[in-house]
Amino acid sequence: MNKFFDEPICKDCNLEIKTIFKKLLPEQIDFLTQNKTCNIIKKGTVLYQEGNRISGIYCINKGILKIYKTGIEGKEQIIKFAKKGDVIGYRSVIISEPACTSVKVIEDAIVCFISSQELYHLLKENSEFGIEMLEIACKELGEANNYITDIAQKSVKERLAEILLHLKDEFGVNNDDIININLTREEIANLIGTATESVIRLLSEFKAAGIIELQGRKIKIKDAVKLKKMSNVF
Amino acid sequence: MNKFFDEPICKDCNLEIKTIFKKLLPEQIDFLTQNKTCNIIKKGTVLYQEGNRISGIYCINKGILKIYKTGIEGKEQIIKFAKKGDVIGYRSVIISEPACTSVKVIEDAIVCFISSQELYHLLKENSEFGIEMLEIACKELGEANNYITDIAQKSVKERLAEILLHLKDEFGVNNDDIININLTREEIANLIGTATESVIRLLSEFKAAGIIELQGRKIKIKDAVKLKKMSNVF
DNA sequence: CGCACCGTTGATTAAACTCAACCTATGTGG
DNA sequence: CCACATAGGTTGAGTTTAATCAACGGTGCG
Repeated sequence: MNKFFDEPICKDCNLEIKTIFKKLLPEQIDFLTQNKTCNIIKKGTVLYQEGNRISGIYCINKGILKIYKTGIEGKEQIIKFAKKGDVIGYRSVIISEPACTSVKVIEDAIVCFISSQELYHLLKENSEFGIEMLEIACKELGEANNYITDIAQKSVKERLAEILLHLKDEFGVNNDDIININLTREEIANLIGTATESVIRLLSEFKAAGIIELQGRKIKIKDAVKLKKMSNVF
Repeated sequence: MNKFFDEPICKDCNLEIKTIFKKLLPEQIDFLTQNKTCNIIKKGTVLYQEGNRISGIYCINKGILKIYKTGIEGKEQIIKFAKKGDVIGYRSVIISEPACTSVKVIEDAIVCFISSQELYHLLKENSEFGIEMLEIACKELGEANNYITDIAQKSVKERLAEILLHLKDEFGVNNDDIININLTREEIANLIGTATESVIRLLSEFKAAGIIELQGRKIKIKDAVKLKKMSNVF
């Protein structure tokens, strides 16, 4: 197949960032490189949707994707984001169920695909790789449990404060100290489980209090200490 | 050590119910039986608490345990229950972190303990077992994602309706059609993330509408169809 | 008996959602 | 190039939901 870009090589990816493949043997890494497929995916594209059968897992080499569920009356609930080094879709593949989430690219991405067969081949051949995947799943599970407690018990204001810190942590900041992710107000609302208007009002409130700075979708955290206090995390 | 009860044998447990150990070889099952320890644990006992380092996983042979996190001002958020055949604590062991939840016995239990060393021994030796554990983790992850969407988007009434159906499903009913789990109103509230009073009011409302019957903590579902409609699940 | 825990009910309050209007930027087709 | 459509953002007003506070009854137990 003729590709118009340099396909990432699993070995490089593995060296550069710590991927789930770090316990694979050199020949297994080669097997992976030869058997994966890889695509550039434009912002706005839906990779797969809730209910789809997916036939393999996706490994993110570049870009940002949002993983969400569609709830009551189409309202989306963002579960998490995926970025360089993350693997998505494994849940559905492992338990042979249709996807329970949808995935949309929100920043131009390069995504590699590894089919179920190849995944199982590696899982059976290399138990360390299985343990590695188990670690990923367990980590995600811990995050999900925290999320449940937060949504159930915290106020919208506390959740917003927490998510801002969390986004800064996960995506870092650019030279101007602006958080490296571009979300609409609605997406922030769908992340913390509230209405768009509530997010807007609270962001203005934070801005008025000198805790953050806003320029359109750009968010800069000026007083992380105060934000942390507001978020009620210890 | 002198035991005052018949310790469960892993082989029997494995035959009787489908445990995560079903892919183990006979000699691995024997290894397990010889190396596990087993205890009767009385209702009310705390098995471990959030923040504790735990040195292995627990396999439930009998009884019911509640797994919960302690949130704002000590308010507990119940994450899930564990019963016969369930395994708990693996998350912390796999990622070598302190427990992120506490576990309390709410119905007299028999619990087997398998140390981290033994667990890793089996995981490394038998990749199928690792896949099995991965399946458990992925299943739990899917449930957690659903939970997040529910708590974030549904009303308290919808969540209560849903949880009643879910409890019936998970624990079944006795001869009198009463759900086989004994929860305080507060525990139901901590499960769906609301106040105790709200649960009480809504349960009375459901009762008045002829959807359920109540006798103390005993709950009988009379109209599952209506309840399902109310819960907004499709 | 008196304490502790649970369950219940009523009244009040507060948080957050909904609805509606309007503004801005951006892009598109005539 | 302008008119218009669209999507996102903002603000205000009103309403709803559910939390909080308070009082009280029942039950079991030391």
